[in-house]
Amino acid sequence: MGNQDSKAPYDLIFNNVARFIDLNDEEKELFKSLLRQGSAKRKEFIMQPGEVMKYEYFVTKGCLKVYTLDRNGVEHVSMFAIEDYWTGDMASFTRQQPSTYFIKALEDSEFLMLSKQSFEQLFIKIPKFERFYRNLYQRSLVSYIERVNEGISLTAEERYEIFLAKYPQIANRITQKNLAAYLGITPEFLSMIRSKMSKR
Amino acid sequence: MGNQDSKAPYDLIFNNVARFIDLNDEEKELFKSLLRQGSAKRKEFIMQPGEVMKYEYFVTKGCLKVYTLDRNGVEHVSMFAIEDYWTGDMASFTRQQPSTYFIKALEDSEFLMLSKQSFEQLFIKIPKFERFYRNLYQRSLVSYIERVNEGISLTAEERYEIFLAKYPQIANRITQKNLAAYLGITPEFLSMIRSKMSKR
DNA sequence: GTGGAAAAATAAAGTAGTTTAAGAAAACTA
DNA sequence: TAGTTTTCTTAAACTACTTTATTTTTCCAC
Repeated sequence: MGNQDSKAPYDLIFNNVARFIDLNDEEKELFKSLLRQGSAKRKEFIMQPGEVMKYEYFVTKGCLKVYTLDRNGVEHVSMFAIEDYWTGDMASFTRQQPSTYFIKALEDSEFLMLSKQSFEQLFIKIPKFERFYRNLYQRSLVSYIERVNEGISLTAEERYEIFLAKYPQIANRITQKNLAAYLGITPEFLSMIRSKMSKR
Repeated sequence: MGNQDSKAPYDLIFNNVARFIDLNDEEKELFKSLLRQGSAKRKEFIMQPGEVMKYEYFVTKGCLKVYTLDRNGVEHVSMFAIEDYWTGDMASFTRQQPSTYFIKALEDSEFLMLSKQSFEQLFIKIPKFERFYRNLYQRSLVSYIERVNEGISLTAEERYEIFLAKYPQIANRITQKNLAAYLGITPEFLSMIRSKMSKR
């Protein structure tokens, strides 16, 4: 890839933003100036419980896992974020209070980071970003509402099939252990589901 | 209550909006003009699957239940909306596609309604409403993310206790059957949980 | 490319939550 | 205030999912 890399991440985020609002060149530059670039090696933590979420993350390469550990040390995955995904711990970021989440890179990853201060600056300097985030959150909300519904109404097998259909590009690059932690079941049971399904 | 009723609902929604943005009198009047008033008797449907969600609802009195029926005819509750809550089927409303949800009044209820067209007008005429909804959705998102996490990491008993602590004013006015449908368990099992808890 | 670690598969025993059924209590309707 | 319907409780049998343990497979760091 070489030195083209420095431009590519911004193109990705500009396109992401362009789904909901149009930016002129000047606005793009301003937006760009508020972003920081970051990276993390595979298995590296971007965030651990107790820390305050300093940034919103936009993934440009790799894959991040947002998760908690319960009191028995069992992992529960809130979301996976691959290229073109926004992520973070919104509760901690918004209120600037200690997080309860881990964020860890599952692959060598790169991302753009927007600090709380830059986030607020962005709304002041380019108010139409309110519209962008309004739309972004509206969409996320729809998918979380669906996920809650699936959780209270479907079996683990049905939820697994839905995940495969909805996020094939994520399913392909994560381990079954991580997928089980997202579905809310044990890896052993996911393994049973898969073997049962393959016998059909 | 008498004829004061006609003013009260707007005060409620103005205060709700004032959590995130300030409106002057002119803006309030404009906002008011885009709202419709509605009501429903106990047990009345506001929405049924197959219909397209025409409005976003802001409840000013009573209690609404947003739910689905699965293929076995079992109810699953997405949310309860009491006074000062916004509700609707956002997926259907946004995309103007048929809904899969029922919305039913659990009590005689009153609400303000914002049509899709008015919703869009609102953003054109009073752009800071983007900010209001950005914040509203941001908050909802935080609570749905929490709920997903509770669903995949906690037992039914723990989820029940959290609901009681978080929404005592809702727990008090709904039946256990409805609460069970929200928690994703059977009414029988909720009854067992309660009797077990009361023996401690 | 090899050794060590992590992930995945399989299976048996255990538990959280469901199903079915029937009676008791509460809550509407007339 | 009685009659009807709905909700709640209890309990026994059942199932989806967990736990624990062992073996096999995959992966990746050196």
